[in-house]
Amino acid sequence: MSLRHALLGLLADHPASGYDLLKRFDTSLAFVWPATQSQLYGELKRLADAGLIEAAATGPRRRTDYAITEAGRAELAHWLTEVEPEHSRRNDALLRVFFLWTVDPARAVEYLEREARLYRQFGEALRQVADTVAWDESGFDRCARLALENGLRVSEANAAWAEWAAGEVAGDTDG
Amino acid sequence: MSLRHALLGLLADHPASGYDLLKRFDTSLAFVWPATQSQLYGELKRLADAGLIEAAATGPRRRTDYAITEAGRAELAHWLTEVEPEHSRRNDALLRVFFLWTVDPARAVEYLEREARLYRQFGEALRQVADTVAWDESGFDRCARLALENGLRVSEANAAWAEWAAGEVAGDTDG
DNA sequence: GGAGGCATGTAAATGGTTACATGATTGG
DNA sequence: CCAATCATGTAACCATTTACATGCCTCC
Repeated sequence: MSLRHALLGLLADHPASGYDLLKRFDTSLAFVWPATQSQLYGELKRLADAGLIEAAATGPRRRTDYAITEAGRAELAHWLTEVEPEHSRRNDALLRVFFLWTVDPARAVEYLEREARLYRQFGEALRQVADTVAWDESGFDRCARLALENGLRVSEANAAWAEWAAGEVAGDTDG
Repeated sequence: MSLRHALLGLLADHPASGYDLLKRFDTSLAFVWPATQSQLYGELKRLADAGLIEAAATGPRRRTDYAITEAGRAELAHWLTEVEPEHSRRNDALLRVFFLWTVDPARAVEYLEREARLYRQFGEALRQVADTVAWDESGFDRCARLALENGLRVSEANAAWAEWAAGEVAGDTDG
């Protein structure tokens, strides 16, 4: 249940409403942990019930700002340092690679070249973010930059792999 | 619903029972698309109902071998070449990085160094597989090797990143 | 006063995990 | 004959997605 802890992590910085948090899921966290509005509001209720956050202020339009509690900070720290992360593996694009032999090689090459392009584009998009966001020296921003660097390196590795793989498959046919 | 297509892909090679398929999910496909037994048997029924596979033979202990149908092959090809893969992003380990600033730097470095170790170990495990499996020149095995190469490169990139990130965080403290 | 954005909520469906259950067959 | 493995099934639960719904406030 990482959504829980993602919310705690965001609230550890400063109080925020569901609406605020949603925007952060749509920007910084979008690439590592997407969340929808319905899920988010529900989870906030549950976190409040569990005493990990509390309603700290209310504003116009039923706006409710939540703040993390001490129990919440403890839970966050526990999750960060003592809960083994799931190095989960589900990878739709890579799953397809196992079955590329069922289509003819030209199509397989097309698939891999397209993947390469997508990874390059993704890397480009991340570089844009890196260059345009006004990063400050807050803990959050510095950590976000570490995560972004991971995205750059991993998409580069994937792009290079896809180009290599396309060459492998192409080499078999015309070689 | 990639499980569906993963099953079709495996059956495209040759007929197999749910039990056989489960073993393949626990070995070759384990790292890209895990599946549980209950899920698998249910999906096979649904695939049969949809006419994409059919019960081809029965054996002892209610064993049922399924074979892919022409409709199934068409669906597989459609999925492979025309359905945009989900370049999904959920990454529990990387999500934590966003929140590392909430724990003290020594703990953050520990976390990153541990990640680096895990990625290296994972790469090692893959290398073992690469070296010990008796790969044949079948389409499936050749494609599986492409996928494995992806795993090697991506885990290497992740390991190198984690080491770099640990250095970044450590540098801030004692620098 | 109306449009657009703020702000939250609920319901249904899907996909996946965990746990429990059962019974057949084979090999030692 | 017993243990291990083969082989399938079902029920409950959890996380996530999609769609629908509502109402408030601000700015023009």
